[in-house]
Amino acid sequence: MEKIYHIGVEATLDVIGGKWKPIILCHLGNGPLRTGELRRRIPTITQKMLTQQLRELEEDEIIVRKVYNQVPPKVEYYLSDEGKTLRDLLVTMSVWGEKRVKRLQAKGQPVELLSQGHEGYLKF
Amino acid sequence: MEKIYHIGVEATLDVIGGKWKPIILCHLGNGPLRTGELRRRIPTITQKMLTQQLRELEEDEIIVRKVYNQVPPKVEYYLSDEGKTLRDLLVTMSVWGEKRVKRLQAKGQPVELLSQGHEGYLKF
DNA sequence: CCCATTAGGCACTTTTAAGTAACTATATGA
DNA sequence: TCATATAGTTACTTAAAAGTGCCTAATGGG
Repeated sequence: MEKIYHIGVEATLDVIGGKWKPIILCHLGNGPLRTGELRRRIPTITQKMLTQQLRELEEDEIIVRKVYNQVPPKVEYYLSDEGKTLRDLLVTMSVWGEKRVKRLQAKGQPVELLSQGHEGYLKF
Repeated sequence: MEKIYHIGVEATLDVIGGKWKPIILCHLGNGPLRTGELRRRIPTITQKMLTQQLRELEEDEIIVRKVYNQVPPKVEYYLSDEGKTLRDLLVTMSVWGEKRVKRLQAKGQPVELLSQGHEGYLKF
């Protein structure tokens, strides 16, 4: 079936939307990672969701899945060329979100951004 | 309950995510609109979803709801100061999405972007 | 008296996204 | 022979998002 978007944002959200994709993409922003390493860095994601989201990102040609022919298996994921162009966008989006969180916190609202304070948690 | 985000993007997506919010925000990008006018410009949205999304955007302080004390009722919606800062971000996101759509179309994949070709449809 | 107009509420159903738990394959080394 | 490590699948359940249909309030005009 043909995909139909009203505006460009929808095409973007179609690719990076959902609970886990931004997180996965951020982790892949610093170079290739093996499946297990990704899982360790995103402790609350389940096996199924990780694989599912990785498959969708691969299908959308945002990441590349490289299989080493070994036992036990070794699989690496890394950003494709198009995926790399997403990095700047994700950074821009993050900056806006961080400002918003600070604004809300300044107003005393109960919001927390784990990537702040918790050193070495995530780049963006 | 406290809201917890891993990274800034999540806070952003929390505000602009979903099927209708980007579209609504784009329409409001050119000045205040009445409820009915919004509905006319987004023909496929339902009463309920329109009201619901507008309420959430208002709750998030992205838009302002101005009620005129008249009968029949008149209500206008427009971007708040924080909402206006979203415009640039949405434009950036749209640019990325448009490039992606063109790339997919060039590869012969069945994707359509209504804001292209259909003149006067939406700014971004 | 009754209808049109405008913005929206409410109960319910359907659809989509996410989560849970148990399972597979296979070379290696003890 | 058997546990280990690694990446992944499958059937099922639960939760969240979106859609449907019908209802309300209030006033001016015919």
